[in-house]
Amino acid sequence: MINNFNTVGLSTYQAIKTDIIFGVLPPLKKLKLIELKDNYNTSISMLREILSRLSGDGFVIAQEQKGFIVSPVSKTDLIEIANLRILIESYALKQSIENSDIEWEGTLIAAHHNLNYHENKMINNKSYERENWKKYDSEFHKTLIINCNSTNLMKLHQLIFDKYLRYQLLVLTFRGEGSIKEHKDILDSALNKDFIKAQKILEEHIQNGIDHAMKNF
Amino acid sequence: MINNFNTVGLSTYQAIKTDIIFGVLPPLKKLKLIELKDNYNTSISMLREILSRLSGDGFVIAQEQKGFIVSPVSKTDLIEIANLRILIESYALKQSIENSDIEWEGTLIAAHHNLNYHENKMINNKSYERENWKKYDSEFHKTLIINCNSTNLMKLHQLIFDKYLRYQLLVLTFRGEGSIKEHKDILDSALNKDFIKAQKILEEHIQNGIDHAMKNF
DNA sequence: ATTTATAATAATATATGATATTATTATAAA
DNA sequence: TTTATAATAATATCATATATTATTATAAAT
Repeated sequence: MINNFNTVGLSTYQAIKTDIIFGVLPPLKKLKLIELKDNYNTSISMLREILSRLSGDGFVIAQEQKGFIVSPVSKTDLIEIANLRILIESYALKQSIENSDIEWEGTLIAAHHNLNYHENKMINNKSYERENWKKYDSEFHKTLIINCNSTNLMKLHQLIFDKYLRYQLLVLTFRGEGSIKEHKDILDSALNKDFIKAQKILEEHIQNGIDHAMKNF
Repeated sequence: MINNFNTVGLSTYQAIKTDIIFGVLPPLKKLKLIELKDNYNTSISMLREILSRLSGDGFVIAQEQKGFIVSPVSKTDLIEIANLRILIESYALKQSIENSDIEWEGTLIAAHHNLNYHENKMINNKSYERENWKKYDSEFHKTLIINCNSTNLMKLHQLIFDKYLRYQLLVLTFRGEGSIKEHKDILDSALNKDFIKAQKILEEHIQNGIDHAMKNF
């Protein structure tokens, strides 16, 4: 994959954030500046900028005089995050559907088509790379709400979604048929402009995700 | 006021953030590293850390190769922020009231008592420092929801609330009696564990705030 | 041997200087 | 007045330096 980020800062920020989300840098891992400097080929000052920013986002904790660690995980935190995801995504979904137009419908159908393809691959081939699935799942959920037309709402959602994603990847075993059907039902409800139903299924979808994750925690 | 922040980084972060919120550093203001270095008595590397973090929070924008500026304001943005505040604060308020206990009630009554004192001062003395009023308004709204017992929810609320606050301070002329009554009504509904009513008044309270701000924008 | 005190080491927080690159401004030519 | 060019300033990044604080290793004492 080609990297879109022109500045060293941005690309390394993305790299570290992704490594946290994917568990390459596991929860509570001490982030020693010197080690990171070697691993990510950058300077200490650059790293401090990046880690400061990540601590603002909540992926890293800055401990007074003791440096940075990767944020811990806990069941309580997972539940909080999931509930926030429900709150925010469900709200955005309603707005998005209310602003429904042909173009958005097209994009949504396309996003679902891609996701569906990868979900089926996951079912048939357990070792299929989860990175792909993750990417298309994120993309579908993002497309669902993008029509809400609120930059602030999208940013907030992205923040929470990424946190949720880390939990999914930490304990991930693909849920399979259930998840596939839910995605399809959300798509259909959205196309029918039935936001009540879409919201209801989305909520169940996320709730099922937590229950599933909870078992493997 | 004594400063609670031991590290240079934290205290300067707070100082700059406050200056943005209070309009000392106005929207779109170019944040030249060298100027800031002198004004805040710190180093460029420190400042970059701080500005990076603030850009994560959305108070500052990092423009590729052109440095940092204070985030702009707009009516659209204000409306988005206000709607998010309603969504988040109203949700948190419900949880908080549901977890109601004697101790929280006490804290809440105290917070309202302080706020009320300063609101009355504002009414009688137009030149009364808005910093005080702001502080107790923030504190009351925070206390209302703190019993929700979700760290993530509180953090999200803080983020949105601070952004909302900047708008209030930019265009502020105190709303007066209306706001005072709304605060009292929210307090009473909360003490009666009537979260439906509390949510309704809170929503109106914020909506009135926007309408008021909108006129002076 | 297990705790406690002390010294040695490593890491952090912060500041400063240096370089290459890119923006901005001032100046001159058309 | 526009356009081209040169001069200046600012940024992004890295490297170094220092004081302070943590951590670990070592020695002394119970």
